[in-house]
Amino acid sequence: MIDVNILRKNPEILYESQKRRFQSAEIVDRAKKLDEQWRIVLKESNELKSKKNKIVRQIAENARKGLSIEDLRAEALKIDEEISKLEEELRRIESERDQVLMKIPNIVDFEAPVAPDETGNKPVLFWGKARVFRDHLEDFKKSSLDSMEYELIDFKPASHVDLLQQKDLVDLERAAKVAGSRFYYLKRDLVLLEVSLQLYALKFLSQKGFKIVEPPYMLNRYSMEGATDFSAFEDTIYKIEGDELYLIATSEHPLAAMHSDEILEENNLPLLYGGISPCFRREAGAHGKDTKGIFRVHQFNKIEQFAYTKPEDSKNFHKILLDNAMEFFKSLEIPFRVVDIATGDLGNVASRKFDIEAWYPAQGQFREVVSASNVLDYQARRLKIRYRTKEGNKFVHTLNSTLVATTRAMVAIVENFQESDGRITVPKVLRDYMGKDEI
RNA sequence: GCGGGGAUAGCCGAGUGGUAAGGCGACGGCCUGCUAAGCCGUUUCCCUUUGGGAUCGGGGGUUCGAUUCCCCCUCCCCGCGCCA
Repeated sequence: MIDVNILRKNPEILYESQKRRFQSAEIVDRAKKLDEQWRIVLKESNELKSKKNKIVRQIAENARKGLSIEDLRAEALKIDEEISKLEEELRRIESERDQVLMKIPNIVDFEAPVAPDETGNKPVLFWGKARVFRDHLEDFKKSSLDSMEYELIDFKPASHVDLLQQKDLVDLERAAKVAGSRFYYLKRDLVLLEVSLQLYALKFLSQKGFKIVEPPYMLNRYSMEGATDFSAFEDTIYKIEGDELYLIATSEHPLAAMHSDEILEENNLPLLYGGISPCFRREAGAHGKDTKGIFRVHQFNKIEQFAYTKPEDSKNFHKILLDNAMEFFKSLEIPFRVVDIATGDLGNVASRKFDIEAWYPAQGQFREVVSASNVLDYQARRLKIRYRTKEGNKFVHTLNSTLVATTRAMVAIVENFQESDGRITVPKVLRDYMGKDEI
């Protein structure tokens, strides 16, 4: 949620932000109008309550002295009627205002590239030496801005789907039978690889000073609404039939809600958490995209970085979270580029977002493996997470970044580390965890 | 799931129809060679802030007035039951 004081005092910031997002500012106008109405009615209502409180105090005093209270009682009852009428109106306006206010997207960082959609995402950094099949060379050069090392390979790299099925590492047909499309059974060495990635990632974050956490995989309505935006409910979130519970789409949600309605101590900031959890996503509207394999699925495991910081520190920690994720993928020896996400592609919650896109030799494309967002005080305001300062309580900033989502990382490993004979070498850092060098 | 007991400010904790004691902590000030102690003040949210309103887990009800009485819900503790 945005700060209502910005709506009152500096609405031009919101108009500019909406413009940069290529979204209508009509919602800002609506919120402004409703807030003005709300304040007028609130004032009236408070004045009446003040009057009522005086009468009630007078009654108490008269009763003590043994004087009559009948006239005052009648008057109090009359005011009560007026108050309840006003209160009803106030509640109606307030809930409408809050609904509109909650839907106003976060204020974009004015340094983010301005463009209406993902085609405006700006590559800002390249790392590694990509293995490129000759048919993909042109696309590769374009998407790497011709500024990334590569090695041409002669054989056509097998897609992860073919490779994994051929080697009996995954069973997609039976998963579809028992659960539906976009589910999977992992088998044999792929299970070991997945668990190895998770354990390695947890140790990695622990060493960086993150407190690792396994959160609840379901949240109640209040927490989910605070941690996400409403459109997420339609597209991505699974609801539990018969209970007011929702399956998490990422451990970001329970980690954000963890400190809701709390006042943190300034000395304890920043709070750095490393969450591990499965992620459940409906992937509504993704029909036709990545329908095969384990690249885009309804359930996967993810290790997530989450930070609560002071407002003045969030920019710096955004960089730290991204650096951690880059270091992690470098250690896996997976080539990638970093893109600065365009304003029109940010989503409602983020103010600034960087994605890491790994190179997928079989697909001949860079695809998202990490998303690092600075949310400013948008989540904190919804979830009422503040910290104590000498000047009073302030809202914290929250940030989140993938460290690793296991399915996408495994697809990247399988595609990047395959040899022409179908062997898959295990990245060096995972070999001790796996207990083997190749699959 | 059943029975019993609970939830009060950052923390602890009194209050059983008349408008939230007290303590601790934190912050500001006074005093003081320094420190400590002592004293005074502040320490939730909202509004158009010399003022007003709301707030005792949440919601509803009774009442001129509810922390207090009644109903519903959530969570915690104890015991019983069930259980990987």
